[in-house]
Amino acid sequence: MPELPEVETFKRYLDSTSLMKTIKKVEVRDRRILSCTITALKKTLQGKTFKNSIRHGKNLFVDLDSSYLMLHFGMTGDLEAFENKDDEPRYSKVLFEFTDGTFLSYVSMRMFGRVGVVDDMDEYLTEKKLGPDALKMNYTEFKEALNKRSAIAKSALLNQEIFAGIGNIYSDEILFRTRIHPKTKINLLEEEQLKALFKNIKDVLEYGIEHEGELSEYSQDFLIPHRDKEERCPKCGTEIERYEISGRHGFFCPLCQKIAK
DNA sequence: AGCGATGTTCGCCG
DNA sequence: TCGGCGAACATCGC
Repeated sequence: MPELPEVETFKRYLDSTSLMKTIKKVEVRDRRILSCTITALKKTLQGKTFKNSIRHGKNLFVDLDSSYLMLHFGMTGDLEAFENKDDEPRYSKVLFEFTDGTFLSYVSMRMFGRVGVVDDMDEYLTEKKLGPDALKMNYTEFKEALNKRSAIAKSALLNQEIFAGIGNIYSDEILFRTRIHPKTKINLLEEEQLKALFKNIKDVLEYGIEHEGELSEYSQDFLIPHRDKEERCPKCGTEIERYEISGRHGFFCPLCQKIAK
């Protein structure tokens, strides 16, 4: 379930369960999940300590002092800490064993996530062309990121090169809150709308983090609990519509969210 | 039994 | 160059 709020939740989970622990052994259950060689992963991690973790967008970096373990969770990634090796979860792809006898699994049902090592975090972000983190950016950076962009709002929010961390579900929520139609061209938004958009990006992502990405527990005032056919807009009661943009489907309220022209 | 899915990437085309 | 489209990737649950 990984958009920015979920990845931030994973970060906090990793921090509370595994920080300052030293890696005794790494076991790879399916090497297709790796973005580096199995040898490089083991060689880099063995004997290193999880000093700190840094989240940028949907990427989680674990500081090993001279390099980083990079975790991307794809569509189904998760982390699970446990104390007995017998408890290794289903779909565990990479198992980290610490010297204190505890474990951490990178879990993913599918093969869309990635685990690897990177020497230089900034270099990695540049290489992947990732924009500023959606939660950490300030208004100036937000405006700068959108500068000269003409994409429709939905695509812009999903584009990790503009800013990093927003995915399909939260982008719909942000647009709903800001009352922007997903197909509104981003460069047609007025200053007031941009300010509201910026604020709602923060508010929605922060709300998500506070609720640890538990979508089922979100307030009924949100669009998120109404992402379904025959659901009604929590603000005006109009039937929610389904739409599709480049193969991604989403939901919006046709009355609340009008196209700016 | 087929379809859809919280992500990323790439080639094609306007 | 930018941006939209659609497919590919992988695999399970509904």
